[in-house]
Amino acid sequence: MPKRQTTEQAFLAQYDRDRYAKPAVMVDVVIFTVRDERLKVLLVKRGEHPFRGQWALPGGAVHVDPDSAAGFDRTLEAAALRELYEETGVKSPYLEQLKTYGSAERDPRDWTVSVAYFALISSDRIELRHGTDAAEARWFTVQKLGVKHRLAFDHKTILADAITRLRAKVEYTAVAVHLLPEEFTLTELQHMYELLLQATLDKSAFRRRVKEANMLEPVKGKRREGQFRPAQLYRFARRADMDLFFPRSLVRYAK
Amino acid sequence: MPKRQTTEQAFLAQYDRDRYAKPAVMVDVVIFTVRDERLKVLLVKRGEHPFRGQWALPGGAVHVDPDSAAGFDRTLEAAALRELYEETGVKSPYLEQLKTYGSAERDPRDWTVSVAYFALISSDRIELRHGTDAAEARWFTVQKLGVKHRLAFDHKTILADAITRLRAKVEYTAVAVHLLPEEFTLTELQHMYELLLQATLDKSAFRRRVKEANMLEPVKGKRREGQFRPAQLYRFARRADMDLFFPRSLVRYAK
DNA sequence: GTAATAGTGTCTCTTAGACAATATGCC
DNA sequence: GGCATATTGTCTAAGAGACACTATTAC
Repeated sequence: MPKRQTTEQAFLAQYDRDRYAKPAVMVDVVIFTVRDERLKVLLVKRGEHPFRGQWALPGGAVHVDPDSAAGFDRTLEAAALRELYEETGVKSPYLEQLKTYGSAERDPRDWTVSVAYFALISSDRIELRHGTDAAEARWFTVQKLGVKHRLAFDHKTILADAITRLRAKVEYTAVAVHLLPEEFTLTELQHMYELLLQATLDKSAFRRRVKEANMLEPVKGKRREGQFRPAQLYRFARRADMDLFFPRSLVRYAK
Repeated sequence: MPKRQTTEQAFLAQYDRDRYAKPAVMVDVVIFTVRDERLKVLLVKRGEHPFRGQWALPGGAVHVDPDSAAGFDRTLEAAALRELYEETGVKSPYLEQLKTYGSAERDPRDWTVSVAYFALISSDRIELRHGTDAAEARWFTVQKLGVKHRLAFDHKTILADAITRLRAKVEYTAVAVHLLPEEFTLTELQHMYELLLQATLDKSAFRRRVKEANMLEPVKGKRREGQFRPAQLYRFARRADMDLFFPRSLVRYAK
């Protein structure tokens, strides 16, 4: 004997998912790393129309069909992580939602929404998966707000926004640690900041601020050995609000 | 005589927009104002399942069908502006994309993506459109990170994120001006900051910073008259990079 | 010891907060 | 002139940059 349905159950049972036209939903990931003293971004060559043969950000449609053989994404972030893993083999990157781009014109096929993420990974963790998707993937050097290539869709805009966001965050947060290996010296961290900010930083002031920000912990007994005096290794201290770096605010909160 | 098609044109001509299942795409807007010395957010009562009768953020599906009688949204931002105008009658709010929420579970009807925006409007510009959508709309006082009501969907999370973002921006940017009328005195601006930050600010220091930030321009010859000494009226100076307020960075750029 | 880098100490200048002093308009 | 608010000025303390000094290791 069937249970009596509530009005809500009845409503849901007869709901038509395709009553209205829907936009297509993609996830694109701006993947940054630093290699050879340069900020790099990963791009893939498109194998299909539109923009066939042009370079584009790695990404694709969100998989919302639970019965699909291509896999199922429970959340947008899961879709981004899947794309990122497919391209780089990295499973736990620094991943942050950047912005969502949606309009009738950005893709000639359809009204399209693209949820863009940006990721930071240490170059020592990457294994580029050549052949996945049968598409070529390459690291491009970031210059100012982009790369020296035409990009598909509005990916030039997305990339510029990602670079702007990265530079802004570097100025007042500790995100840069995610571009370094697990363990690093303070000098290496400073070099990373100098590279990203295109500026020279004072050693003493830099160390003072990093230590006061309280986001690093020394790895006991571990040092980077070299030709000269060895340096203490540090790692990023994962705590709740560790992202804010140079806390300078309009308000001074009572202790 | 038909022109010969390129491969790309042929590809697009036979492209099937509904080859794959798509998520539903909604736009939700967190609309803030300040009235009676309190930060308020606009919520609407849902007239339909699911969550019928519960309060929710104003929003709805993006209109992607150019032939629909309900209107057509060219971009996501246009959809957000449409929702906001329908509810408040305000045409040029401060509007900023907040974040996009998407998962298989957040709406029982479908795999759903919601692009959330947050808006700031001065309470003197609002005309609440009672009756639009036949739904009740009300302003709720913000307390800590939410309101004293259950909200539909994951709107509690979205609202909390919006409040967090607003508070963070207030600390180092000039966004608070968008909650005031076009013209305002420095004391009024200071009160707005104090209200939002829940802190007392020093008059002299506040004025110095605001002036150094160079984002206000005096409205010549206009003053707020009252029982005592009149105050100079200011307006927000719209320039390119006027949003950054207290520029304190890791780097000191060369002049 | 020397070379070269790691790590620390100190001086000064800037800036923000505290608070006082002055200015203005209405009664 | 008195009141209440607007607006400006000055003192001081904290923090950041500049720069020099000490520490440590390999050779």
